[in-house]
Amino acid sequence: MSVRVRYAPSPTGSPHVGNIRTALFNDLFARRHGGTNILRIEDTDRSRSVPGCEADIVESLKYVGIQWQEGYGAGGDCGPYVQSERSLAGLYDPHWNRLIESGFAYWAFDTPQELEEMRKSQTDQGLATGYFGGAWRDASEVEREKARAEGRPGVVRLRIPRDETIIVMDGVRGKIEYPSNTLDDPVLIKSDGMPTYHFAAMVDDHLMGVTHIFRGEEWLGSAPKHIVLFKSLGWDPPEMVHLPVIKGRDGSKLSKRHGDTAALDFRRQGYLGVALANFIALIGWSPGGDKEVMSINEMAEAFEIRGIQPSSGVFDLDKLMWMQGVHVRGMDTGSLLSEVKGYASNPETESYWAAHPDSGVNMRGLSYFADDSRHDLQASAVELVKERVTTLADFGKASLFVLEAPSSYEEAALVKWKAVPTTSQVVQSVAEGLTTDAGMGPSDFEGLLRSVQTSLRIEKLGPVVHPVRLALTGASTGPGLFELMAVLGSTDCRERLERFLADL
RNA sequence: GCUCCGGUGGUCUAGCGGUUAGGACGCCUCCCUUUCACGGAGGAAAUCGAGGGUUCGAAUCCCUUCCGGAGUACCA
Repeated sequence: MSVRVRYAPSPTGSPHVGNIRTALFNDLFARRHGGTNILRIEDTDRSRSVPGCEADIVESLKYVGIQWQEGYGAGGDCGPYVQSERSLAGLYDPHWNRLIESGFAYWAFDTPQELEEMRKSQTDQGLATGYFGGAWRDASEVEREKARAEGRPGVVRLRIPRDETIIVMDGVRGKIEYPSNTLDDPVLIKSDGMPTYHFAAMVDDHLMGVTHIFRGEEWLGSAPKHIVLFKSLGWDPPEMVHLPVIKGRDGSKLSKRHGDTAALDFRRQGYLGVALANFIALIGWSPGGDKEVMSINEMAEAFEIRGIQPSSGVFDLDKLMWMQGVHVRGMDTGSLLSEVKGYASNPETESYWAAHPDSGVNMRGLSYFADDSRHDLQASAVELVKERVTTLADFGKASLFVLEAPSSYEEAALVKWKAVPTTSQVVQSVAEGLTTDAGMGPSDFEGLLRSVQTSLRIEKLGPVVHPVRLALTGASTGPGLFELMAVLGSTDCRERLERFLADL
């Protein structure tokens, strides 16, 4: 039987990295086994659904490079792939009806107040809270009929068997046993007629031929109920694999209150999708060897359930940044440039940084990459600075000098080189040596600077390189000076040097 | 409270009865060098949560305990 997995988010907001990691593992597993990854939308809670956020889900998946061959946005034979539509189409009805007929489920007519009181009294007595029978598990048909006649809204609950041990075989943790008496009767169909997650997801998994369920650990506790449900329906449950939680620095489950945790937040900040994917995959999964930097395909090749960790992990931004840098350096200039251009042209980029004024991100330098008319210069700039940036956003500040002459000079460096007697002579001589643009490569500029060094009898190259760099870029650090000059060209260099001289 | 899961350097992890407990990030030192990076070479950093067993031998198996986390809805 071929592998079929699914990523089944509920559209309650932009997916955060924990959800995306789940989606990624599904994709990786499907690729590894030549199977199918299905995207299914679980919108059975109308009140919590955020309209339009399916778009964010799709965007997030595409951003990190996750593929799905079937489901929302991709079609397939098991549609529709949106649960509210499935519910409307009556796809769940025969199954819960069958459960009621066979006695595995029952109608319950408790009011919210009654349930509230029940929980309160359970808490007061130090008991487990939940619906362990209530007034309706063993009610007679006459009583139910009466409630219905009174027009009381009802729900369908699953009848969890008593005095049994429910066994969940988890792909990561192995065999987990639950005394069935600790499990309460979950609602399958809500009073508004919609199925709950418990019911819809499991029915759909069966109907869609899902073979493996990869989901967050927060589902582990309800897994035994899902097992009971499958058994009650006479179906074989898929393999279950519960993924460890990703925590924030404070040790609690990662959420909005930890700041930027949505996958798309990282895109806005200029992280490469692959880098994010690579990084989050390594929280909770280990490929075994000591190779860490991988593409999606390399990860898929190495992906094994046995490599999944049972313990939770902390999201370490430092390591993400390192990994991002490695991926940036590993890209060829052409691909990198198109990433930078895409990033610079995305309207979200500007609005994101406008909301973070202290970030140091240089939007003007970035917007230069959105301009399609200067491709060669852009490519040179990317080539020049890619060794020393981490995020795509860094390209703005790092390559600003390629676009325009410096408007100011780094204060400390300016003071330092002003005080050195040879500085003005050096800058003067270099400027005078810049006579032609024709055929000037990095080594020609190096030759020029070295000849200035010898003719002025300066011991080291530093006192000539640094003032020139300061004049050209306004900064004391940056790309190799000779390469930089070659990109700028003699004319531009001379103008900047002369201007520096005038300011000196 | 109840149920379940987890616990190897600060962080991510390798390890499945015998290793000087390995790697990566971060940190420090040095080298390279026109700066900053990159790259390279080293270093500090884990008595494997703790306590008991089992065993010639335990991070690895068993028990207890502590701590952490998740769930505990007509939310997913």
